[in-house]
Amino acid sequence: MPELPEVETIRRTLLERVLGLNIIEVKVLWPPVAQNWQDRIFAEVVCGRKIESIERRGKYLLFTLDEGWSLVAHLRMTGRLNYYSCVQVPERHTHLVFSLNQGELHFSDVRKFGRIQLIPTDLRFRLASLAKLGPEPLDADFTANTLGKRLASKKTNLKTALLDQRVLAGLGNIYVDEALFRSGLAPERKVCSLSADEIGKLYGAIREVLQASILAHGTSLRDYRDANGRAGNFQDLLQVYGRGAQPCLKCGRLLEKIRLAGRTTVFCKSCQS
DNA sequence: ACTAACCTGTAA
DNA sequence: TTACAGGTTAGT
Repeated sequence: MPELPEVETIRRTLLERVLGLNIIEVKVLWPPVAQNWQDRIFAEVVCGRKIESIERRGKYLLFTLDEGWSLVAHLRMTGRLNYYSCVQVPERHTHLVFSLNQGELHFSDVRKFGRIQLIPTDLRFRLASLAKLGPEPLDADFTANTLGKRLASKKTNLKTALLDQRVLAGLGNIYVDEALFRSGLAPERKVCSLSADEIGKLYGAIREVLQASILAHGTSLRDYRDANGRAGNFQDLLQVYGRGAQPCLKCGRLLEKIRLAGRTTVFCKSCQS
């Protein structure tokens, strides 16, 4: 479900609700969600901890707790983190309930792909999944030059390269297609064939589309909601994603829909090359 | 570099 | 009934 703008929106809405609160009880309703920990031990460690900060890295949410512990969450396709100010009966697909000293935080996930991992804070970035992530596209020190270097070693097409979290952290199927359309580059273009000027356009498009989506609180097509249960609005501003066979908003030609990197890919054959 | 696997729900 | 869905990974 969520890509960078959605995870960032969840982070921001969570901050307003749970920062500084204490976890007073943990219920693990579906044990595999806690990954490598026995659910009883997971609950034992997390119980009594205070939520000291919530950060984002790519599509991961990092909760720093006190006593040197952290929770690392990935929502995959349909995971949700929902805050309730009052005690709430868990809905159908809820796998984890954190009772706080003020309200409750529920983790639910229809498809059961999402995970919340408990790990000592100082070992966080040793997690293979976090260690291999590429740069944050919205960081101040991420430049077009950095993007160029990241892409330089790749022999694949643009779509495949941009979906690769080791190249750049946080893009998924929606924002790759949107950024490529906005930069006028075809998803099938070989990465090594890009000029410096094209890298610059791609860089600008990636940053712009991510910023715009965060401003709109993310894209809600089906499942995505922020921590308050509210949908985002960026679905109204998508230019290609989900618009296969519909007219291009720039030139009117019908958009192409192909399969690339195992994902549905939509683009305009006239506007993107 | 692709595909299957992990899951459930929804729409064609 | 089949295909497909904001993702990642382990296996060819």
